[in-house]
Amino acid sequence: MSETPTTIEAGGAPTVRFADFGLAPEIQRALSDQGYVHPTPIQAQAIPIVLQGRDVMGAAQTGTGKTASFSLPIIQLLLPHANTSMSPARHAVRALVLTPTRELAIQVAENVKAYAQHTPLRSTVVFGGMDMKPQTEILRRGVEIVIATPGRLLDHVEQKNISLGQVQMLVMDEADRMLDMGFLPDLQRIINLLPKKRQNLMFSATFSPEIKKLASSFLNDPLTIEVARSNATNTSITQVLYKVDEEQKRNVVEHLIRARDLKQVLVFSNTKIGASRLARYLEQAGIKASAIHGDKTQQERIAALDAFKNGDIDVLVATDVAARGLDITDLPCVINYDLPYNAEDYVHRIGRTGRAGATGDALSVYSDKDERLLADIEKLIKQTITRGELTGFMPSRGGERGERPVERRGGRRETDSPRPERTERPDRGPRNYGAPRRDKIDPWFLKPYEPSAVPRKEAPAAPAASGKPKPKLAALLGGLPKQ
DNA sequence: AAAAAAC
Repeated sequence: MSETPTTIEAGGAPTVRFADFGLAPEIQRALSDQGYVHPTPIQAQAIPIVLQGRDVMGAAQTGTGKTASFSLPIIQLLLPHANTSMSPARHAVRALVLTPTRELAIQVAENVKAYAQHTPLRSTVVFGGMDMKPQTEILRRGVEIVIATPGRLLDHVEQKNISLGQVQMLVMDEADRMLDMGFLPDLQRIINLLPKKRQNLMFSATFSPEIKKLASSFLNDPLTIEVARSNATNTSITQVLYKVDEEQKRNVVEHLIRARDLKQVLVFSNTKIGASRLARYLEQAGIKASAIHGDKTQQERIAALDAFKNGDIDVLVATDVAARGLDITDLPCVINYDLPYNAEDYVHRIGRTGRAGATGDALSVYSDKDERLLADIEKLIKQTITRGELTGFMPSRGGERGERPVERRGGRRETDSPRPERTERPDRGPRNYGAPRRDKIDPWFLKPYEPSAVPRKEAPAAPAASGKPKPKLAALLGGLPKQ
Protein backbone atom coordinates (compact mmCIF):
# COMPACT_ATOMS: atom_id res chain seq x y z
CA MET A 1 0.00 0.00 0.00
CA SER A 2 2.56 2.50 1.07
CA GLU A 3 5.26 1.12 -1.16
CA THR A 4 6.55 3.30 -3.90
CA PRO A 5 4.26 2.95 -6.88
CA THR A 6 5.77 1.70 -10.04
CA THR A 7 6.02 4.35 -12.63
CA ILE A 8 5.70 3.80 -16.31
CA GLU A 9 7.07 6.02 -18.90
CA ALA A 10 4.20 7.17 -20.98
CA GLY A 11 5.72 7.37 -24.37
CA GLY A 12 6.58 5.11 -27.13
CA ALA A 13 5.04 3.77 -30.21
CA PRO A 14 2.70 6.25 -31.78
CA THR A 15 1.42 3.56 -34.07
CA VAL A 16 -0.61 1.72 -31.47
CA ARG A 17 -4.14 1.04 -32.53
CA PHE A 18 -7.23 0.34 -30.51
CA ALA A 19 -7.38 -2.94 -32.36
CA ASP A 20 -4.21 -4.00 -30.52
CA PHE A 21 -5.84 -4.08 -27.11
CA GLY A 22 -7.88 -7.20 -27.65
CA LEU A 23 -11.10 -5.38 -26.86
CA ALA A 24 -14.39 -7.10 -27.56
CA PRO A 25 -15.73 -6.67 -31.08
CA GLU A 26 -18.71 -4.73 -29.72
CA ILE A 27 -16.37 -2.18 -28.23
CA GLN A 28 -14.24 -1.97 -31.32
CA ARG A 29 -17.34 -1.41 -33.36
CA ALA A 30 -18.29 1.53 -31.15
CA LEU A 31 -14.82 2.95 -31.58
CA SER A 32 -14.89 2.69 -35.31
CA ASP A 33 -18.39 4.16 -35.34
CA GLN A 34 -16.79 7.24 -33.94
CA GLY A 35 -13.77 7.09 -36.16
CA TYR A 36 -11.31 6.32 -33.42
CA VAL A 37 -8.32 4.35 -34.57
CA HIS A 38 -5.32 5.43 -32.55
CA PRO A 39 -5.30 5.77 -28.79
CA THR A 40 -3.92 8.87 -27.17
CA PRO A 41 -0.79 8.42 -25.06
CA ILE A 42 -2.66 8.00 -21.83
CA GLN A 43 -5.01 5.53 -23.43
CA ALA A 44 -2.13 3.56 -24.88
CA GLN A 45 -0.54 3.34 -21.45
CA ALA A 46 -3.56 2.92 -19.25
CA ILE A 47 -5.82 0.55 -21.15
CA PRO A 48 -3.55 -2.51 -21.00
CA ILE A 49 -2.83 -1.92 -17.33
CA VAL A 50 -6.44 -1.46 -16.37
CA LEU A 51 -7.31 -4.57 -18.35
CA GLN A 52 -4.83 -6.48 -16.20
CA GLY A 53 -6.84 -5.48 -13.18
CA ARG A 54 -4.18 -3.22 -11.71
CA ASP A 55 -4.93 -0.07 -9.77
CA VAL A 56 -3.89 3.06 -11.61
CA MET A 57 -3.00 6.58 -10.59
CA GLY A 58 -3.33 8.63 -13.74
CA ALA A 59 -2.06 12.15 -13.97
CA ALA A 60 -3.91 13.62 -16.87
CA GLN A 61 -6.00 16.58 -17.75
CA THR A 62 -9.20 16.59 -19.66
CA GLY A 63 -8.61 16.48 -23.35
CA THR A 64 -5.94 13.82 -23.06
CA GLY A 65 -8.50 11.12 -23.64
CA LYS A 66 -8.58 9.90 -20.10
CA THR A 67 -12.29 9.10 -20.13
CA ALA A 68 -11.81 6.40 -22.73
CA SER A 69 -8.74 5.15 -20.90
CA PHE A 70 -10.94 3.96 -18.07
CA SER A 71 -14.29 3.52 -19.84
CA LEU A 72 -13.11 1.06 -22.45
CA PRO A 73 -11.45 -1.34 -19.98
CA ILE A 74 -14.43 -1.08 -17.64
CA ILE A 75 -16.74 -2.16 -20.41
CA GLN A 76 -14.39 -4.91 -21.47
CA LEU A 77 -14.00 -6.26 -17.94
CA LEU A 78 -17.71 -6.16 -17.18
CA LEU A 79 -18.78 -7.67 -20.45
CA PRO A 80 -18.47 -11.35 -19.46
CA HIS A 81 -20.90 -10.78 -16.59
CA ALA A 82 -23.31 -8.92 -18.79
CA ASN A 83 -23.40 -11.77 -21.24
CA THR A 84 -24.14 -14.36 -18.61
CA SER A 85 -27.87 -14.24 -18.34
CA MET A 86 -27.70 -16.73 -15.48
CA SER A 87 -25.72 -14.39 -13.34
CA PRO A 88 -27.79 -13.35 -10.33
CA ALA A 89 -25.84 -10.11 -10.21
CA ARG A 90 -27.02 -9.03 -13.62
CA HIS A 91 -27.70 -5.32 -13.65
CA ALA A 92 -26.07 -4.85 -10.29
CA VAL A 93 -23.78 -1.85 -10.16
CA ARG A 94 -20.31 -3.16 -10.92
CA ALA A 95 -18.50 0.00 -11.88
CA LEU A 96 -18.76 3.39 -10.24
CA VAL A 97 -17.31 6.61 -11.62
CA LEU A 98 -17.21 9.66 -9.36
CA THR A 99 -16.73 13.17 -10.68
CA PRO A 100 -16.60 16.57 -9.00
CA THR A 101 -19.04 18.45 -11.19
CA ARG A 102 -22.38 17.60 -12.67
CA GLU A 103 -21.40 18.61 -16.16
CA LEU A 104 -18.38 16.35 -16.07
CA ALA A 105 -20.56 13.49 -14.90
CA ILE A 106 -22.90 14.03 -17.82
CA GLN A 107 -20.03 14.12 -20.22
CA VAL A 108 -18.38 10.97 -18.93
CA ALA A 109 -21.75 9.25 -19.01
CA GLU A 110 -22.26 10.23 -22.63
CA ASN A 111 -18.91 8.69 -23.50
CA VAL A 112 -19.55 5.49 -21.59
CA LYS A 113 -22.93 5.15 -23.22
CA ALA A 114 -21.43 5.57 -26.65
CA TYR A 115 -18.66 3.03 -26.04
CA ALA A 116 -21.10 0.50 -24.59
CA GLN A 117 -23.82 1.02 -27.15
CA HIS A 118 -23.36 -2.34 -28.83
CA THR A 119 -23.14 -4.22 -25.55
CA PRO A 120 -25.92 -5.24 -23.19
CA LEU A 121 -24.30 -3.19 -20.42
CA ARG A 122 -26.44 -0.46 -18.97
CA SER A 123 -25.20 2.77 -17.57
CA THR A 124 -26.64 5.91 -16.10
CA VAL A 125 -25.65 9.16 -14.50
CA VAL A 126 -26.89 10.61 -11.23
CA PHE A 127 -26.24 14.11 -9.94
CA GLY A 128 -27.89 16.77 -7.87
CA GLY A 129 -30.05 19.65 -8.90
CA MET A 130 -32.44 17.43 -10.75
CA ASP A 131 -35.50 15.48 -9.73
CA MET A 132 -34.60 12.24 -7.98
CA LYS A 133 -37.44 10.28 -9.52
CA PRO A 134 -36.22 9.62 -13.05
CA GLN A 135 -32.81 8.70 -11.67
CA THR A 136 -34.40 6.41 -9.10
CA GLU A 137 -36.44 4.64 -11.72
CA ILE A 138 -33.40 3.88 -13.83
CA LEU A 139 -31.33 2.77 -10.86
CA ARG A 140 -34.03 0.45 -9.64
CA ARG A 141 -34.32 -1.17 -13.00
CA GLY A 142 -30.64 -1.95 -12.71
CA VAL A 143 -27.47 -0.68 -14.33
CA GLU A 144 -23.93 -2.01 -14.39
CA ILE A 145 -22.16 1.33 -14.64
CA VAL A 146 -23.01 4.43 -12.64
CA ILE A 147 -21.44 7.83 -13.13
CA ALA A 148 -22.20 10.15 -10.24
CA THR A 149 -21.41 13.22 -8.23
CA PRO A 150 -20.82 12.16 -4.63
CA GLY A 151 -23.63 13.97 -2.82
CA ARG A 152 -26.49 12.73 -4.93
CA LEU A 153 -25.05 9.22 -5.01
CA LEU A 154 -25.13 9.11 -1.22
CA ASP A 155 -28.64 10.46 -1.33
CA HIS A 156 -29.65 7.51 -3.51
CA VAL A 157 -27.81 5.14 -1.21
CA GLU A 158 -29.72 6.45 1.79
CA GLN A 159 -32.96 6.03 -0.06
CA LYS A 160 -31.96 2.50 -0.96
CA ASN A 161 -32.24 3.20 -4.62
CA ILE A 162 -28.82 1.78 -5.26
CA SER A 163 -26.63 -0.85 -3.71
CA LEU A 164 -22.88 -0.55 -4.00
CA GLY A 165 -22.10 -3.97 -2.59
CA GLN A 166 -21.23 -5.44 -5.99
CA VAL A 167 -18.96 -2.69 -7.23
CA GLN A 168 -15.74 -4.15 -8.53
CA MET A 169 -14.31 -1.07 -10.22
CA LEU A 170 -14.11 2.43 -8.80
CA VAL A 171 -12.98 5.50 -10.74
CA MET A 172 -12.26 8.82 -9.09
CA ASP A 173 -12.09 11.35 -11.88
CA GLU A 174 -10.52 14.76 -11.27
CA ALA A 175 -9.62 13.61 -7.80
CA ASP A 176 -7.71 16.78 -7.01
CA ARG A 177 -10.75 18.81 -7.78
CA MET A 178 -12.89 16.61 -5.57
CA LEU A 179 -10.50 17.20 -2.71
CA ASP A 180 -10.50 20.94 -3.34
CA MET A 181 -14.24 20.89 -3.15
CA GLY A 182 -14.27 19.12 0.15
CA PHE A 183 -15.54 15.78 -1.07
CA LEU A 184 -13.15 13.74 1.03
CA PRO A 185 -15.72 12.80 3.70
CA ASP A 186 -18.21 11.83 1.00
CA LEU A 187 -15.56 9.81 -0.80
CA GLN A 188 -14.75 8.00 2.40
CA ARG A 189 -18.38 7.23 3.07
CA ILE A 190 -18.85 5.91 -0.44
CA ILE A 191 -15.72 3.79 -0.32
CA ASN A 192 -16.85 2.26 2.95
CA LEU A 193 -19.90 0.96 1.11
CA LEU A 194 -17.83 -0.83 -1.52
CA PRO A 195 -16.45 -4.34 -1.37
CA LYS A 196 -12.89 -4.45 -0.10
CA LYS A 197 -11.77 -6.33 -3.13
CA ARG A 198 -12.07 -4.07 -6.11
CA GLN A 199 -10.04 -2.26 -8.73
CA ASN A 200 -9.38 1.44 -8.18
CA LEU A 201 -8.53 4.04 -10.77
CA MET A 202 -7.77 7.59 -9.79
CA PHE A 203 -7.22 10.48 -12.15
CA SER A 204 -5.89 13.83 -11.16
CA ALA A 205 -4.43 16.82 -12.92
CA THR A 206 -1.99 17.46 -10.11
CA PHE A 207 0.11 15.44 -7.73
CA SER A 208 -0.23 17.42 -4.57
CA PRO A 209 0.71 15.85 -1.24
CA GLU A 210 -3.00 15.53 -0.50
CA ILE A 211 -3.57 13.59 -3.68
CA LYS A 212 -0.67 11.30 -2.93
CA LYS A 213 -2.13 10.68 0.47
CA LEU A 214 -5.52 9.92 -1.02
CA ALA A 215 -3.87 7.58 -3.49
CA SER A 216 -1.93 5.75 -0.84
CA SER A 217 -5.02 5.22 1.27
CA PHE A 218 -7.42 4.21 -1.48
CA LEU A 219 -5.26 2.59 -4.12
CA ASN A 220 -3.64 -0.78 -3.93
CA ASP A 221 -0.11 -0.95 -5.30
CA PRO A 222 -0.96 1.43 -8.12
CA LEU A 223 0.87 1.98 -11.32
CA THR A 224 1.39 5.64 -12.01
CA ILE A 225 0.91 7.07 -15.47
CA GLU A 226 1.59 10.62 -16.33
CA VAL A 227 0.99 12.55 -19.49
CA ALA A 228 2.77 15.83 -20.06
CA ARG A 229 1.91 18.35 -17.47
CA SER A 230 0.12 21.20 -19.04
CA ASN A 231 2.02 23.41 -16.69
CA ALA A 232 4.36 23.60 -19.56
CA THR A 233 1.28 24.88 -21.34
CA ASN A 234 0.33 23.40 -24.63
CA THR A 235 2.29 25.17 -27.32
CA SER A 236 -0.69 25.17 -29.63
CA ILE A 237 -2.33 27.78 -27.43
CA THR A 238 -1.43 31.38 -28.17
CA GLN A 239 -1.70 33.40 -25.00
CA VAL A 240 -2.09 37.16 -24.91
CA LEU A 241 -2.57 39.59 -22.05
CA TYR A 242 -4.28 42.95 -22.17
CA LYS A 243 -3.76 45.36 -19.33
CA VAL A 244 -6.73 47.67 -18.96
CA ASP A 245 -8.59 49.71 -16.40
CA GLU A 246 -10.68 47.57 -14.14
CA GLU A 247 -13.90 49.31 -15.22
CA GLN A 248 -13.06 48.80 -18.88
CA LYS A 249 -12.65 45.07 -18.70
CA ARG A 250 -16.10 44.22 -19.95
CA ASN A 251 -15.81 46.70 -22.79
CA VAL A 252 -12.50 45.17 -23.74
CA VAL A 253 -13.96 41.69 -23.68
CA GLU A 254 -16.75 42.88 -25.92
CA HIS A 255 -14.18 44.53 -28.14
CA LEU A 256 -12.10 41.39 -28.44
CA ILE A 257 -15.15 39.36 -29.34
CA ARG A 258 -16.20 41.84 -32.01
CA ALA A 259 -12.78 42.58 -33.40
CA ARG A 260 -12.06 38.92 -33.87
CA ASP A 261 -15.64 38.09 -34.74
CA LEU A 262 -15.41 35.25 -32.27
CA LYS A 263 -18.05 32.61 -32.52
CA GLN A 264 -17.39 29.99 -29.90
CA VAL A 265 -15.74 31.72 -27.03
CA LEU A 266 -15.66 30.68 -23.41
CA VAL A 267 -15.21 33.59 -21.01
CA PHE A 268 -14.15 32.98 -17.42
CA SER A 269 -15.23 35.11 -14.51
CA ASN A 270 -14.07 34.63 -10.93
CA THR A 271 -17.49 35.16 -9.49
CA LYS A 272 -20.98 33.96 -10.19
CA ILE A 273 -22.39 37.46 -10.05
CA GLY A 274 -19.65 38.69 -12.35
CA ALA A 275 -20.43 35.95 -14.84
CA SER A 276 -24.11 36.82 -14.86
CA ARG A 277 -23.45 40.52 -15.22
CA LEU A 278 -20.98 40.10 -18.03
CA ALA A 279 -23.33 37.79 -19.88
CA ARG A 280 -26.14 40.30 -19.50
CA TYR A 281 -23.90 43.13 -20.65
CA LEU A 282 -22.84 41.22 -23.74
CA GLU A 283 -26.41 40.30 -24.52
CA GLN A 284 -27.46 43.91 -24.28
CA ALA A 285 -24.62 44.72 -26.62
CA GLY A 286 -26.18 42.36 -29.12
CA ILE A 287 -23.85 39.42 -28.62
CA LYS A 288 -25.49 36.08 -28.04
CA ALA A 289 -24.28 35.08 -24.62
CA SER A 290 -25.27 33.06 -21.58
CA ALA A 291 -23.81 32.46 -18.17
CA ILE A 292 -23.17 29.16 -16.48
CA HIS A 293 -22.41 28.90 -12.78
CA GLY A 294 -23.46 27.23 -9.58
CA ASP A 295 -26.29 29.59 -8.76
CA LYS A 296 -28.11 28.70 -11.95
CA THR A 297 -30.53 25.84 -11.83
CA GLN A 298 -29.28 22.63 -13.31
CA GLN A 299 -31.78 23.04 -16.12
CA GLU A 300 -30.32 26.44 -16.91
CA ARG A 301 -26.80 25.07 -16.79
CA ILE A 302 -27.66 22.28 -19.16
CA ALA A 303 -29.54 24.65 -21.44
CA ALA A 304 -26.64 27.10 -21.55
CA LEU A 305 -24.10 24.42 -22.32
CA ASP A 306 -26.39 22.95 -24.91
CA ALA A 307 -26.98 26.30 -26.58
CA PHE A 308 -23.26 26.93 -26.64
CA LYS A 309 -22.45 23.55 -28.09
CA ASN A 310 -24.98 23.79 -30.88
CA GLY A 311 -24.19 27.38 -31.75
CA ASP A 312 -27.31 29.10 -30.49
CA ILE A 313 -25.08 31.35 -28.48
CA ASP A 314 -21.58 32.50 -29.30
CA VAL A 315 -20.33 33.32 -25.86
CA LEU A 316 -20.52 31.29 -22.69
CA VAL A 317 -19.55 33.18 -19.57
CA ALA A 318 -18.57 30.74 -16.87
CA THR A 319 -17.15 30.47 -13.41
CA ASP A 320 -14.61 27.78 -12.72
CA VAL A 321 -17.40 25.25 -12.84
CA ALA A 322 -16.29 25.04 -16.46
CA ALA A 323 -12.56 25.33 -15.86
CA ARG A 324 -11.98 21.63 -15.85
CA GLY A 325 -13.58 18.68 -17.40
CA LEU A 326 -15.71 20.45 -19.93
CA ASP A 327 -14.86 19.07 -23.28
CA ILE A 328 -16.27 21.27 -25.95
CA THR A 329 -14.64 20.34 -29.17
CA ASP A 330 -12.91 22.89 -31.31
CA LEU A 331 -13.10 25.85 -28.99
CA PRO A 332 -11.05 28.46 -30.82
CA CYS A 333 -10.75 30.92 -27.99
CA VAL A 334 -10.92 31.33 -24.26
CA ILE A 335 -11.02 34.72 -22.57
CA ASN A 336 -10.19 35.40 -18.96
CA TYR A 337 -12.38 38.27 -17.85
CA ASP A 338 -10.73 37.87 -14.47
CA LEU A 339 -7.36 36.33 -13.83
CA PRO A 340 -7.95 33.29 -11.66
CA TYR A 341 -6.96 33.47 -8.01
CA ASN A 342 -5.43 30.10 -8.39
CA ALA A 343 -2.58 29.99 -10.88
CA GLU A 344 -3.30 26.33 -11.49
CA ASP A 345 -6.78 27.28 -12.65
CA TYR A 346 -5.28 29.42 -15.38
CA VAL A 347 -3.82 26.32 -16.91
CA HIS A 348 -7.11 24.50 -16.65
CA ARG A 349 -9.05 27.37 -18.12
CA ILE A 350 -6.90 27.94 -21.15
CA GLY A 351 -6.74 24.19 -21.61
CA ARG A 352 -10.34 24.41 -22.82
CA THR A 353 -8.97 25.63 -26.13
CA GLY A 354 -6.29 24.25 -28.39
CA ARG A 355 -7.54 20.80 -27.63
CA ALA A 356 -6.20 17.70 -29.22
CA GLY A 357 -3.65 19.46 -31.32
CA ALA A 358 -5.90 22.18 -32.67
CA THR A 359 -4.68 25.71 -32.20
CA GLY A 360 -6.40 28.08 -29.87
CA ASP A 361 -6.17 31.54 -28.42
CA ALA A 362 -6.26 32.35 -24.74
CA LEU A 363 -6.81 36.04 -24.10
CA SER A 364 -6.76 37.58 -20.67
CA VAL A 365 -7.67 41.04 -19.48
CA TYR A 366 -6.30 42.28 -16.21
CA SER A 367 -5.74 45.47 -14.30
CA ASP A 368 -3.23 46.93 -11.88
CA LYS A 369 -4.53 45.05 -8.92
CA ASP A 370 -3.95 41.72 -10.66
CA GLU A 371 -0.18 42.03 -11.07
CA ARG A 372 0.46 39.57 -8.32
CA LEU A 373 -1.91 36.98 -9.72
CA LEU A 374 -0.24 37.40 -13.05
CA ALA A 375 3.20 36.93 -11.54
CA ASP A 376 2.02 33.69 -9.93
CA ILE A 377 0.66 32.46 -13.24
CA GLU A 378 3.80 33.24 -15.19
CA LYS A 379 5.87 31.60 -12.52
CA LEU A 380 3.77 28.47 -12.70
CA ILE A 381 3.81 28.16 -16.46
CA LYS A 382 7.43 29.25 -16.57
CA GLN A 383 6.92 31.68 -19.37
CA THR A 384 6.20 35.31 -19.95
CA ILE A 385 2.89 35.79 -21.63
CA THR A 386 2.78 38.11 -24.60
CA ARG A 387 1.44 41.55 -23.76
CA GLY A 388 -1.07 42.56 -26.34
CA GLU A 389 -1.88 46.05 -27.37
CA LEU A 390 -5.36 47.31 -27.92
CA THR A 391 -5.43 49.87 -30.63
CA GLY A 392 -8.59 51.49 -31.74
CA PHE A 393 -10.23 50.52 -28.53
CA MET A 394 -12.36 53.40 -27.38
CA PRO A 395 -12.64 53.57 -23.65
CA SER A 396 -16.22 54.24 -22.81
CA ARG A 397 -18.50 54.65 -19.88
CA GLY A 398 -21.79 53.24 -18.83
CA GLY A 399 -21.83 50.55 -21.43
CA GLU A 400 -21.61 53.01 -24.28
CA ARG A 401 -19.44 51.91 -27.04
CA GLY A 402 -17.39 53.95 -29.37
CA GLU A 403 -16.56 53.34 -32.96
CA ARG A 404 -15.86 49.81 -33.91
CA PRO A 405 -12.42 49.40 -32.53
CA VAL A 406 -9.62 47.78 -34.40
CA GLU A 407 -7.64 45.31 -32.47
CA ARG A 408 -3.99 44.76 -32.97
CA ARG A 409 -1.85 42.59 -30.91
CA GLY A 410 1.63 43.21 -29.82
CA GLY A 411 3.86 40.24 -29.83
CA ARG A 412 5.27 38.36 -32.67
CA ARG A 413 2.63 36.09 -33.99
CA GLU A 414 2.73 36.29 -37.72
CA THR A 415 0.01 33.79 -38.28
CA ASP A 416 -2.62 36.28 -37.33
CA SER A 417 -5.04 35.79 -40.12
CA PRO A 418 -6.47 38.87 -41.73
CA ARG A 419 -9.79 39.63 -40.21
CA PRO A 420 -12.72 39.53 -42.54
CA GLU A 421 -13.59 43.01 -43.66
CA ARG A 422 -16.68 44.31 -42.00
CA THR A 423 -18.55 46.79 -44.06
CA GLU A 424 -21.00 47.91 -41.54
CA ARG A 425 -20.88 48.16 -37.84
CA PRO A 426 -23.65 46.26 -36.24
CA ASP A 427 -25.57 48.84 -34.36
CA ARG A 428 -27.24 48.57 -31.06
CA GLY A 429 -29.59 45.82 -32.08
CA PRO A 430 -28.75 42.18 -32.04
CA ARG A 431 -26.42 40.98 -34.70
CA ASN A 432 -27.90 38.97 -37.47
CA TYR A 433 -27.25 35.36 -36.73
CA GLY A 434 -29.67 33.94 -39.22
CA ALA A 435 -32.76 32.08 -38.22
CA PRO A 436 -32.62 31.28 -34.55
CA ARG A 437 -32.66 27.58 -33.86
CA ARG A 438 -34.97 26.61 -31.09
CA ASP A 439 -34.00 23.07 -30.36
CA LYS A 440 -35.91 21.65 -27.51
CA ILE A 441 -33.71 20.57 -24.72
CA ASP A 442 -34.22 16.89 -24.35
CA PRO A 443 -31.19 15.38 -22.75
CA TRP A 444 -31.04 11.63 -23.05
CA PHE A 445 -30.38 11.17 -19.36
CA LEU A 446 -33.78 12.57 -18.45
CA LYS A 447 -35.42 9.69 -20.17
CA PRO A 448 -35.72 6.22 -18.73
CA TYR A 449 -33.18 3.96 -20.21
CA GLU A 450 -34.27 1.68 -22.98
CA PRO A 451 -31.58 -0.56 -24.39
CA SER A 452 -33.09 -0.34 -27.85
CA ALA A 453 -33.23 3.42 -27.71
CA VAL A 454 -29.72 4.26 -26.73
CA PRO A 455 -29.38 7.79 -27.94
CA ARG A 456 -26.53 8.13 -30.33
CA LYS A 457 -24.55 11.24 -30.50
CA GLU A 458 -24.64 12.27 -34.08
CA ALA A 459 -21.20 11.37 -35.21
CA PRO A 460 -19.31 14.18 -36.85
CA ALA A 461 -19.07 13.51 -40.55
CA ALA A 462 -15.34 13.10 -40.52
CA PRO A 463 -14.22 12.72 -36.97
CA ALA A 464 -10.84 14.28 -36.75
CA ALA A 465 -10.41 12.38 -33.56
CA SER A 466 -8.07 9.74 -34.72
CA GLY A 467 -4.53 10.37 -35.74
CA LYS A 468 -4.60 13.77 -34.20
CA PRO A 469 -1.34 15.15 -32.95
CA LYS A 470 -0.94 13.97 -29.45
CA PRO A 471 0.31 15.83 -26.45
CA LYS A 472 3.96 15.34 -25.88
CA LEU A 473 4.84 12.96 -23.18
CA ALA A 474 6.84 14.02 -20.25
CA ALA A 475 9.30 12.33 -18.11
CA LEU A 476 7.85 11.08 -14.98
CA LEU A 477 7.92 11.61 -11.33
CA GLY A 478 10.37 8.82 -10.88
CA GLY A 479 8.38 7.39 -8.05
CA LEU A 480 6.34 9.13 -5.48
CA PRO A 481 7.87 9.99 -2.17
CA LYS A 482 6.37 8.17 0.73
CA GLN A 483 3.86 9.93 2.87
C1' DA B 1 -11.09 35.15 -1.87
C1' DA B 2 -14.09 32.16 -4.87
C1' DA B 3 -16.00 28.24 -6.82
C1' DA B 4 -18.20 23.53 -6.68
C1' DA B 5 -21.60 19.87 -4.42
C1' DA B 6 -27.45 16.77 -1.42
C1' DC B 7 -32.05 17.84 0.35
